[in-house]
Amino acid sequence: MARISFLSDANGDLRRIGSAIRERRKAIGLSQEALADAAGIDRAHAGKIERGERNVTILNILRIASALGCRPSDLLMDSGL
Amino acid sequence: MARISFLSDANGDLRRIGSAIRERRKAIGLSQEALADAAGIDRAHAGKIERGERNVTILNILRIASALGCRPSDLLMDSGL
DNA sequence: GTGTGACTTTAAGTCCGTC
DNA sequence: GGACGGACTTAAAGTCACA
Repeated sequence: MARISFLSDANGDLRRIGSAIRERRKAIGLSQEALADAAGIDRAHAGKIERGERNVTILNILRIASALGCRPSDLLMDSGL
Repeated sequence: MARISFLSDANGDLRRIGSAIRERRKAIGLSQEALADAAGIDRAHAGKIERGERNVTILNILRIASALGCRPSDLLMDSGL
């Protein structure tokens, strides 16, 4: 049976975005806490975002991208979105 | 005095994203209501997102992009983000 | 066909802590 | 350094009526 790739998979999308954030964070050698501080968000919240447990708002995506030194669209493209 | 473009401008960012959505919606000849229906969100809510009055979540960005037939990252790049 | 205000429900986001 | 939890506050989602 063919893979049904166009159906939405909200949890998977959130996990993919979280993974993209995590990979870029590690690539530049930041801890979750350092990233959270740089982005101005809570440490526990940053962890939940990376694990795909939060439907993060666009403003926090912008803040996180800024803290990572990349464009918000880069994070989505890393995630295949 | 030089333009200080790197300072965050949350309201402006939300307006830019809303404008990007509106432009793509009009380009394919959809009404707000038709877009909202296709994205599975409320018409009034869609209007507020287009006007930059909502800090929209990433999942709704994904739904809107899908309804517009573009990638979520396209919307951000249209917005210069 | 859209803007807007008032509203309820849901979840984002914070802050404390422990493992 | 990060996962995870509880209790809490804030804000977005979502709905509706009306201009």
